[in-house]
Amino acid sequence: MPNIIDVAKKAGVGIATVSRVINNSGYVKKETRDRVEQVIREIGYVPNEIARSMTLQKNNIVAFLLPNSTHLFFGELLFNVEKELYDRGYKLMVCNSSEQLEKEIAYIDMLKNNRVDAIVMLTNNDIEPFLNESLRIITIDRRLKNVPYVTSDNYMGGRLAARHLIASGCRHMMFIGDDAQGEYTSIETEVSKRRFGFFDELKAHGYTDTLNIEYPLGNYIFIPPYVHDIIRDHPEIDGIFTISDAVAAEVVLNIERNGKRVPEDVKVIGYDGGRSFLNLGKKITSIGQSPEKIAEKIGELIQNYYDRKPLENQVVPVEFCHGETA
Amino acid sequence: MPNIIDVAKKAGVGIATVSRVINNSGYVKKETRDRVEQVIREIGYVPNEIARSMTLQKNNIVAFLLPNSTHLFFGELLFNVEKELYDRGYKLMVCNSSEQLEKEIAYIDMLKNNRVDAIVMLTNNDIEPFLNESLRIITIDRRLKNVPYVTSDNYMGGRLAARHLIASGCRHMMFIGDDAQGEYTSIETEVSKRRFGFFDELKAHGYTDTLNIEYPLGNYIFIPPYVHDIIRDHPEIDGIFTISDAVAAEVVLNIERNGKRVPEDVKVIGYDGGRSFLNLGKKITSIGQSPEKIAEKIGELIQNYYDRKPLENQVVPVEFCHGETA
DNA sequence: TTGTAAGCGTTATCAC
DNA sequence: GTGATAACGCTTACAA
Repeated sequence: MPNIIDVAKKAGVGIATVSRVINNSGYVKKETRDRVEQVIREIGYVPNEIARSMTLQKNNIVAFLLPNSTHLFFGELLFNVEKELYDRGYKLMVCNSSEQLEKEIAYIDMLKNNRVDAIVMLTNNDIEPFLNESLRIITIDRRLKNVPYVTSDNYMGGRLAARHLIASGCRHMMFIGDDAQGEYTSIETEVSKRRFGFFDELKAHGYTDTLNIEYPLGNYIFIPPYVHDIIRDHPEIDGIFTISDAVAAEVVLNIERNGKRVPEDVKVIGYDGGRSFLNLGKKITSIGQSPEKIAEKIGELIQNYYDRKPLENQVVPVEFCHGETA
Repeated sequence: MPNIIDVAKKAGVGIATVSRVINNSGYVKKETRDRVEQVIREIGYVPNEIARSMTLQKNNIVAFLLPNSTHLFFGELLFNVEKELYDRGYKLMVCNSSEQLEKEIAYIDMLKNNRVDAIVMLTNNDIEPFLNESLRIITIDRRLKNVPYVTSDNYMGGRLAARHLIASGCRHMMFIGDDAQGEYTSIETEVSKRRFGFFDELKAHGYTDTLNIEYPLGNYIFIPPYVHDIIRDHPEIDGIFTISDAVAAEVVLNIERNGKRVPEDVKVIGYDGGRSFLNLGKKITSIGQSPEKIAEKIGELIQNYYDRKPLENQVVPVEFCHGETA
C-alpha cells in the first residue's frame, strides 16, 4: 500500500507538500497541487488514518457501551447515534455488555487501550469506581459524578401518564418498575423520575392509595412473577403505569389471561413509544421518548468534547403516545 | 498519559524490556519483570493500541456495513457479530448505509482510510465496482467475485415452506418477494434461492400454477400496494410464502382486512423466525435462520483472515418455525 | 511556496 | 537477558 513518501517521490516534491495537498492546508502552488493529486490518483494513495491518529493524538472514534443493542429502544438509539456521528465525521464502535459489569469493565479497559476519543455509556451497573477523569464519557439516563448525561424528561413522562389515567377515570393506580433507587440499589438513574413524576401528579390530584411495586434493577424488560400475583390480589386496580413498554406488554398479556380486559377493566401505560414484540394484537399506550432527539443531543455533546467546549446535561422532551391499552 | 518510555525510565530498564513484559514475549528476568509491572501499576500506564497498530500493521478492528441495524434480523445479526468478535479479541465498527449506495461508497472509503482489518458487508446494491482486491470482505447473503459469503440455507428454506403448505392442504400457492434477479436487477443475492427452492419443491409435487410476484429490490420490508390487489384478484390462492416476516405480516394484515381469515382461508409463511412489530396478535409461521450461527460463521471467517488461512463460503441450516399463520 | 526533520508510541532486529 | 535503534506513516514547526 503506497504511502505519503511514495507520492512525494513520484511527484518530485517533499512529503510536507503532499500533506498540505491532502489536508488542504497551507500554501501550495496550483501546479504543484495538480501534479500531486494526479500522482495520488495514479498510484491509488489512501491516507493512513492510523498514522494520522498517532500524530494528532485523536482518532475520531467514539464507542457506544450499552447492555444490548437488540432491545428495541437501545437498538433505535444505536442506529441514530451512529448516524449522528457519521454526519459529524466520527466513527462508532459498538460494545454490548449484556448487562454484565465485568464485561463493561473489560470493555472500558479495551477502549482505554484503543484511545477512543469518547464513550457513550448506557448502564445500570455500579461502574463509577472503574472510571477516571481522563475518560471522556457521556451517559444516557444516568447520573455519575462529573459526567454529562442525556436523558428524556422522565419526570414529565410520569406526570403525563398519571394525567391520562386520571382523565380516563381510573381510581386506583399502580406503578411497576425496576428503576428502584430505594431499598434495592444505590445506583442513581434518571429513569426513576418516571416513578416520581407519576406519584407527584397523582398526589396533586388527591390520589393517595397508589401501589408502588419495585424490584431489583434489571434491564426494564423482565418482571418477577410475583408482580402478577400482586396485581391479581388487588382487583381494585384499574390503572397501571410501567417502567417500559416491554413490562407493559407482559402485564397486559397477564391481565387478559386472568380474564380481565385491557383497556376496559384495567388501563396500562408503558414507556418508550409503544412498540413490542409480544404480539398483543394492539398498540401499547405509552410515553414516547425520541431516540432521534436523544442521539442528536449526544452528537452535540460529543462535538463539544472535540471542540473543547463545556458540556451541559441534556433533557429531551417526551410525548404521550396514544394506543389501545389505556 | 504515560508511555512506554516513562515506564522504562522509572523502572531503570530499556523500552524493549518493558515491551517484552507487557507482551509476555522473549526472556525477562523475574525480578526485572516484577519491577516493571510495579512501575506500570504505579504510574497507571496503559499500552497505546494505536501505536501498536502502526508497528503491527493491523488494528484488530472489523467493520460491519449494513443497511439498517434497527431492522429486526439485522439488529440480531449485529449483536451476535459484535459478541463473536469480542470473544476473539476484535472490535466492531458499525456502519449503517440506510440502503444508499453513495453512503456505502463513502463508508468504504472511510474504512480504507482507517485501515480496518476486514469488512462484513450486507447490501443489495451494486457495490462490486467500488471494491478492490486489497479489501478483506465477507458478505452476508450475497455473491460477489472472489468474496467469501455466509448465508442461510435459503434453498432449503424455500422447500420447507412449500412442504408445509402442501402438507396443510393448500392448492394454490403464491410467492411474494423483492429478491428478484430476473427483470429488475442484475444483483445476485443468495436470498433468491428461497424462491427457487419454493418453486422447485412445488413443481416436484405437481403444483404448476404457482403465482410468482416480484418487484424491484428493496429491503425485504415494504411491499408495493398493487401486490395486495393481485392477492384479491386471485381468490383461489390459499397458500403464500413471502421473502421475509415483515412482508408476511403486512400480507396477513391486508388479507384479514379484506375479510378472509389467516390461517383458515389463507396460510402465510414468512422468513426470519416469526418476529414482527405489527401487532398481528399471532405469531407468524416462518422459516427461521439463526443469527447466532451466522455470526459464528462470520467470526470463523474473520479469524481465518487473521490467520491467513483460506476462506470458504458458509451455508447455515434453517429450520421451520411453527406459528399461527400457516 | 516548499523541504527537512522531529515527534507520536509501539515492536522487532541486532548487538552486547 | 537486556538495551539501542530503525521502522510504521503521518503532521507541523522551522528553515530556506
